Amino acid sequence: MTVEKEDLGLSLSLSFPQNRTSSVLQLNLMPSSSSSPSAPFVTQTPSWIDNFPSLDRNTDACRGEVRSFLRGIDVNRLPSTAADGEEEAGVSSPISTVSSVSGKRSERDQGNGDDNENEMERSCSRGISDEEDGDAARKKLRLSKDQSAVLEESFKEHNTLNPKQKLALAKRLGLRPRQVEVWFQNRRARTKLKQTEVDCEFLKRCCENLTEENRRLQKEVQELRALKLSPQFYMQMTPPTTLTMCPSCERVAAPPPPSSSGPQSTPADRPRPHQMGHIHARPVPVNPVNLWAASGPSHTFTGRSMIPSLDRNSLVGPRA
DNA sequence: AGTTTGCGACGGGTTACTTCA
DNA sequence: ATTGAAGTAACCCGTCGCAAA
Repeated sequence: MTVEKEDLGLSLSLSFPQNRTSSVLQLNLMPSSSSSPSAPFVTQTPSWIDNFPSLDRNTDACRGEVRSFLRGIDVNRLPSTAADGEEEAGVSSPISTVSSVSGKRSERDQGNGDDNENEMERSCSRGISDEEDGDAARKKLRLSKDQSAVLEESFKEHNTLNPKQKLALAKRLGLRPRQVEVWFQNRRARTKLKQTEVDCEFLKRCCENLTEENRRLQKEVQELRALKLSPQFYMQMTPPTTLTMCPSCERVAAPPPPSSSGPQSTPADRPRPHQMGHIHARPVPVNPVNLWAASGPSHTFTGRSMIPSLDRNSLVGPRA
């Protein structure tokens, strides 16, 4: 059974878990003003894009697939032993973590088995400190699929690790703690990049919609101006100043009755339009923009707050 | 054979916290 | 008890370089 890399992670950026308290990772690449490096990164605040249900939301089916895949893995066993058999050519292992200094891995793995075993003893059984491998050239490895899957699974639970978790995971996977640490750092970076791409796409769509709306409104204004120049229409039009707003209660007030004397024509059981009392001396013209902003869309472009990714401090969540 | 892509690894910078004079 | 410098740890970011596609 193979685990596609899309299943393992980066598609997460498009998934929007409904249950925010679940243990499943919820991406938090965007805003979180509180950032403490020593606080465990346990809870995840959702991305602001979570508020846009119209965006495509993938299911978590891939996670289930990964979990079912993981059930078949004994993660406590050191990978890449002879029993593992390197079932897939080119898939590396903790052995190759050390042995992949140079040359092609497949050739090395098939080449000198004794050397590999020695390397494994040196690297896995006692571990390799960062100082020990510092003198060698930069080592390149590919984590095995099993290792990647376990790391992904762990990342879904918490995208940062405390030292204890890091050590446990490293021991479980036969990796150095530094490798686990680097993997998580890179994984966070990749997730953030993916989320940024999603956010950019969303903002692009917002921009397109607003441009279209602006175009439509401009056209409407032009039409209204043309109509206003028509005398017949103008005579029949109600002056816009009759639409007023009560400045205290901010309700739209009805125009004054044509005659101040005589009983109100509005029946008592019918809701009357709000009329300004005598206290309100001056009607306030209704500004449709203000009305829109006050009661309108739940997400308005208010600069920084609308584009949290531009705020560097808000990019990082609580740190471990 | 050359190019592109994915990703593990690293160095440098930042921030928060601790220790100590 | 307070304070500021030094040390440390954890993280992010940009980048490198290898291996696979």
